[in-house]
Amino acid sequence: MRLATWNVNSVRARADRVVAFLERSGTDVLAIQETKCRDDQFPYLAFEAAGYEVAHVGFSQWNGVAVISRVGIDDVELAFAGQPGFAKAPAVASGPGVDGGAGQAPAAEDAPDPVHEARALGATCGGVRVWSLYVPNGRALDDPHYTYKLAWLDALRAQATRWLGEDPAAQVALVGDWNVAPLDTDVWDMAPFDGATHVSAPERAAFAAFADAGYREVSREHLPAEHTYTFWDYKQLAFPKNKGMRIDFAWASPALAERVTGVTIDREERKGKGASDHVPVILDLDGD
DNA sequence: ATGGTTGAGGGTCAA
Repeated sequence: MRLATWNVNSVRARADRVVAFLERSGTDVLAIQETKCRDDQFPYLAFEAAGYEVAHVGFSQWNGVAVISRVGIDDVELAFAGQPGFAKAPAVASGPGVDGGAGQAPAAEDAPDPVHEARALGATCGGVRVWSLYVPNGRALDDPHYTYKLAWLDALRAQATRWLGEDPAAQVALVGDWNVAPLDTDVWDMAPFDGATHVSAPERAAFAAFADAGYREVSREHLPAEHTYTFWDYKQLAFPKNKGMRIDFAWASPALAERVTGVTIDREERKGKGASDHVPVILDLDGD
């Protein structure tokens, strides 16, 4: 079986390209991120015509994740248990002569309700529990989205720990855009990332915690070469200059990791007109 | 060169 993950950066802008990838690569199950559409806008027909079923969750032009499968798609979950929503940091008292006021909790009635975002979808395909994951970007170290990102990763790790606890033999794939570059060699140059997200110690710790939970990041096991990227920004000729980042990964439960016979990063998908800024990461699994 | 690229929506915002 062939299982892949790809941040497609709008499934409507690239439906033909995604279908072509499925057919060319022989992918059975594809987890996509950043569909950038609501459910009612998803181009289901293009995938169904190619013989695939789709499970999608999307609420707006932001985020959106899906699993696309030709080996069945069951027990769909549109979020993981305990998945945090985004809430702005509590308002901080400020004004002339007021220095911060950090730590003062707002009145409870002033706290906004967290907004649930379409960033995780789970489905069982061909015996594998596949989670398509779009980890929050974080934006900046002092941004509320950064706190959200860390909380989101921690909550996912806690849930992933429970899944393995309930069934140590479970075949679980946690795949997607993690928005973390775990190693300095996962970016073209660390200098531009001084004080930036994606490379900070807390983000890297939150990512590495999945190993402590018993999972194996199988893409690096099979593709250990440094400066092997999965994303290149659209701006400033990043792809021709190979100024990329490795931020798309596949954490596999032990039983699934044992089945992985090879991993491919399809760099060709970054080429040509109409490319996403990410490329697919493809896992080959032995057996059905 | 004080910008550089996409996508969605029609507001700029997000990445």
